[in-house]
Amino acid sequence: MAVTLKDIAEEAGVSVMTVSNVVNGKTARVSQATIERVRDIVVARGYVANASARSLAASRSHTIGVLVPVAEGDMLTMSPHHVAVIGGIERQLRQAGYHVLLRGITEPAEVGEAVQEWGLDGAVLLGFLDAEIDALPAHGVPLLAVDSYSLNPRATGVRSDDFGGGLIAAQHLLEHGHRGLLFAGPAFGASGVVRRRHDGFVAAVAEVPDATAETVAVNTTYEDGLELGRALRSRFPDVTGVFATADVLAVGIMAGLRDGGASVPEDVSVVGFDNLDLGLYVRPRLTTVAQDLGEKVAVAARMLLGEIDGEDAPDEVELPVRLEVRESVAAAPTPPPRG
Amino acid sequence: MAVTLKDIAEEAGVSVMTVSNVVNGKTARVSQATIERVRDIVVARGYVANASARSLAASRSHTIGVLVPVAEGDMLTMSPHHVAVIGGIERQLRQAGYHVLLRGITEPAEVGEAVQEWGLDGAVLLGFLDAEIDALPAHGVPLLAVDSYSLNPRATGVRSDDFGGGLIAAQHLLEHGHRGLLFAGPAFGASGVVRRRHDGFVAAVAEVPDATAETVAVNTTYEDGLELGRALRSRFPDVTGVFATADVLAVGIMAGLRDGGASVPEDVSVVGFDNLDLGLYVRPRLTTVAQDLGEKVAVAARMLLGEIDGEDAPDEVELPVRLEVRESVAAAPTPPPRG
DNA sequence: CTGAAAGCGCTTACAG
DNA sequence: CTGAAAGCGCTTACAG
Repeated sequence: MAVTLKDIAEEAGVSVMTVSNVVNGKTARVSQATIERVRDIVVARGYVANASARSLAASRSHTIGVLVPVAEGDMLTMSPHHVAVIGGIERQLRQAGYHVLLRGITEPAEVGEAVQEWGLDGAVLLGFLDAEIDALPAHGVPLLAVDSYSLNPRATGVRSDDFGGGLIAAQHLLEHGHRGLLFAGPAFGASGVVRRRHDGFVAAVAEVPDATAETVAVNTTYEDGLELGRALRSRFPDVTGVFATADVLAVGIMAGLRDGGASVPEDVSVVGFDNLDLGLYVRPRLTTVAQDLGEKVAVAARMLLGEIDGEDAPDEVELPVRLEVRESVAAAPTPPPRG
Repeated sequence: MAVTLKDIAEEAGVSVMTVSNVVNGKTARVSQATIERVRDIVVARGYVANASARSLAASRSHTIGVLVPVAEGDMLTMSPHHVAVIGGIERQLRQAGYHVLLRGITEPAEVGEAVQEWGLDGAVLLGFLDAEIDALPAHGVPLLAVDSYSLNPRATGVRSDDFGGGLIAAQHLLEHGHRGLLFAGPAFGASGVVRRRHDGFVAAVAEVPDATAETVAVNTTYEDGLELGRALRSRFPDVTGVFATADVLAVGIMAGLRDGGASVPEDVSVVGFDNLDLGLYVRPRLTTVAQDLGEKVAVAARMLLGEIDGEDAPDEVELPVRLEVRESVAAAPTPPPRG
């Protein structure tokens, strides 16, 4: 059996609650002598507070759920981006004395169940659709949605400036003389991350006479990129600049273009989004829109912890984005004489 | 306030413990009528059992710790391999009604603290050094170390056949006529994953007259690979076949070789280890030693759950490995006439 | 500065 | 088939 508060109390000759006070640093009203005696015994006996008992009594679990959608029976697949977010959150929370419960969510109702079951003090929602977050009922604890444009006031959000990301990607291409631009990303609706990137992309193109923006819906996988890249010049003969909403997709497109006989960036330039390490491993190195993940995570953790400590729910936070210029964009090729 | 067992009991007009029995499926000694009445109320009220209370009373948390070493103040960095393992474990445990506590471990003693604090039913150790696992004291719960060669009987292990991996990598190179072979991986001691791979590698080389194996210690990062690749032909003029103990490293070496004016695989062939997606994204596609991660995870989860349910600790399990042949190995170049 | 008591929401023998 | 009681290890007012 593990050593309990009671064991320490008996050995120290004080009450259980005095030990509790010492252990929890509520040292204001305890004599120095008692504090030291208790502390010594705690260390000597290797006392560790039982989290379940503590949660139950205090109705505060010091536990945050990191919730990730997952298909029933499927395994939690985390993108490099999710992994970085989880890693960063875990660190911040650990340092603040919190713990992380990692859980795959099969259907939205499980969010509430997880909160109730564990008495979570808060939860981070990673990779949920805006519509799912919109539909979330109140659960009585702070919810923080990463990369969501949901308007649900019960979940605060942290995200990057997706509009700006699309904008600078297009501007970079336009500055290099490209006029036939292509936006490649997953199908999108009236809102969401991809929609914002697209809006920014289109806004930049609209500023430049003669420039045109086409859009193609494609899953963000390497394979889909490969396929698109191979067919790109026949499907979009006027396109010389491509913006892909994810680095894996961009890398696939580059490989496909080369398979199809085009050079990157001489014939077609490509810009990605995410700034994964992967972009450094391929040739040409990928020019991509980078977000400051570390800062995003830090802000997210701070917001969540703040709300738990009773601060007002902050407004949505949108973090800046920048272009990581590498080698996959060059000047637009001189167009062959028409006609 | 969330609804409790007591609420349900009152509404159903039965005792708390009858509700508890129904909720927990200990339905043997409860009348069908009662079962149904209680169940309906449970559903209607949206009852969810409080995990803390349950753990405390039953001294069974249904929670497994996934413990990953991390430098103090640092963030949890998880390799693609770790991510896949965590994802797989989470799925298996979720389906078995267990939960996953993800926690960075700054020093070995924290393993025991985590177990005590949470009343963990077991823990998965991911990425620990053999020496750290060797030193782990008994914690009273099953511990499962992934990819460890520790002999500590308190932690059972699951790993891949690293010796075999090194062996088939070398054999593949030898079969293609390579005689000057290089093993590139992190520095290793008398045991551990890298040591085994090296032993297998050397064993294969020893079978072939004239074949020689050199070894170079290098961190398994892209950048270190790049550096090694660039200098490879001057540092190891006789080497035409390289085995890198990680795919990122192999990819870096390939890029470095090209930077240094060598073609892959025409001048130098390269074999990796891990079978990451990355190997498919580069050209030439990386030939690599592949482990069956899904199977490894499934076995790991099954072993841990079995032990928790009182089965004897199984012996260490070693999973087979195979070569994923792609494009980074070719026939050894004809050696230039020696002067 | 210190403690006795109640209670958090469950489960576990035990008794009927 | 059903329940009353004790207890898991803590914390929270409250009283002194």
